[in-house]
Amino acid sequence: MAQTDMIAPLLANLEQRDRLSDAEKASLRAILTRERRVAAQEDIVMEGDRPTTSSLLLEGFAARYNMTGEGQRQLTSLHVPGEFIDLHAFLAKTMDHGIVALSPCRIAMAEHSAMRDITERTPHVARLLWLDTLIQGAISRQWIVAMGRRSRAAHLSQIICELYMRLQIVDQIEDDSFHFPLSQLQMADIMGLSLVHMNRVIQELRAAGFISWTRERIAIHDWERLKAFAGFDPTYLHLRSEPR
Amino acid sequence: MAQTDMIAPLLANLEQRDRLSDAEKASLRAILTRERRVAAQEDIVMEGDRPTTSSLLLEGFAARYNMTGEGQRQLTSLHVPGEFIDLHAFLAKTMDHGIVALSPCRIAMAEHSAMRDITERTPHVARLLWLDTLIQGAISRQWIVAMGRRSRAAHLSQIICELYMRLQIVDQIEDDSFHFPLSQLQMADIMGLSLVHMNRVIQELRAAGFISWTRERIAIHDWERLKAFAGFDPTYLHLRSEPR
DNA sequence: CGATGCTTTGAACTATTTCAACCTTAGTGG
DNA sequence: CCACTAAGGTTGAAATAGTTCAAAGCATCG
Repeated sequence: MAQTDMIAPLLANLEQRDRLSDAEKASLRAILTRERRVAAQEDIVMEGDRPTTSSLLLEGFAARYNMTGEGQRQLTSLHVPGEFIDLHAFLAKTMDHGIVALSPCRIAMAEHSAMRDITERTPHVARLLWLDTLIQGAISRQWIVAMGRRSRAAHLSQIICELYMRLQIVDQIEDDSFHFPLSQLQMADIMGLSLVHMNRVIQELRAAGFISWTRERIAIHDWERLKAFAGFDPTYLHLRSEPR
Repeated sequence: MAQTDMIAPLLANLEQRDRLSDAEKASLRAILTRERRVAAQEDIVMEGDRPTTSSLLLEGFAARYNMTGEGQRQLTSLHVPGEFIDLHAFLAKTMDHGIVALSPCRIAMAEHSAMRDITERTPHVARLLWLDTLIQGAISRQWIVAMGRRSRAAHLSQIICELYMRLQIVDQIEDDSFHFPLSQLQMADIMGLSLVHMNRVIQELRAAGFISWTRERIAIHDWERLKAFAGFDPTYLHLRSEPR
């Protein structure tokens, strides 16, 4: 194994859910060849594109988004290192949403033809990538629950709880805090709120003593109370290694 | 081929996206053996379950849902015949949400061991089922966009447009109208609204002349204007047959 | 005919947006 | 080291959207 394994965050992610043999890891390493860097605020893929490769996020934050006819933006998912952001194009072919780098990103790419070979030759790996799609769907559904039936403060708490757990998998948590380079405007596009209201919701969590959020860093002060307030139950992340 | 093909709606669904050989169709028919009926308002699967089979909806409307700590319900997806409602359990193992029959439902079931065989032996079919998961994810994301950045009336219009197209695939549209047996309270649980407000949003669409909705039937009066008002673009349903 | 389960209405209250300003911070060039 | 600038963060106040509570209307079924 190479000293610095480029796809280490992906393996960390998959191995949370099931064991991978060395041959299976090698097959993933073999298809994720090209590397690419994208500056903050740049599009990684645009709506309408028909890419011939899929992208794995190695470093940075990225998000899916859609624009409405009125020019408003809604982010529909938030991605951290180790996640495939673009399996979508492999089977759906045409992008029905854009993907934007929210901070400087490093990305590995796999040709769709190579991904197809994975489904033919190493079905177990294919199932784990399929599981990744299922989990991203589960994350979207929790997002819907939070938007529909929780207070905005509880929704923000839920997002922070979830990020905390997803970042922990890829070792991006230090002292109960993590680097989070999004502006409040970007956060408002995540939660579907106005900038002004977003600011007030953040202040609510600060005032409650749950978190602090300054200079691109979110620190969790009281995990248990934050979790309870958010109604957060990590079952939907399926962080349990079992045969799949 | 049997005269009445039980899984015909599933095949209609998959064949919208790619061609299937007779052998591939047979492999699906072979695993969807058991049939089951569920009464309206009954759970098909409950949160926390670890099912050993996955369910395909043959008849009726079903929905995924989550309860919040405060006892409120949010539906997170709506399903029509021909859709796998429960691929989730095949790979995720533990249900992180419940699935409820919104009307009397007929369901076909496949053992997870048989689904696993599909991924090993007929990878093309597996890719199409994976695509089904991807499309359900895309539907969830559109739902998020509508909740976050559209008016409630536009959100309802978008749901109606989408249902219209999904029901068309399985031949459930007659004269621009379809059977829709949900109460306004169930609809409120879909849109994350109070019952009172839900009622007012429905009246808004009626007053605009876009639809009528009486006695469990929704009729579309002006498809073009409804579509424009909803900002509906069906790209995300990937209704195009191409090699996948 | 009465019971039951949706649907509709009114009115008071709360949450969220919009608009318009002001404040803070981290550069940048002199 | 300081003045200036740009970007992001914070505040107040009026307007709009959505909830809640309470009641009344309307079908359907036995």
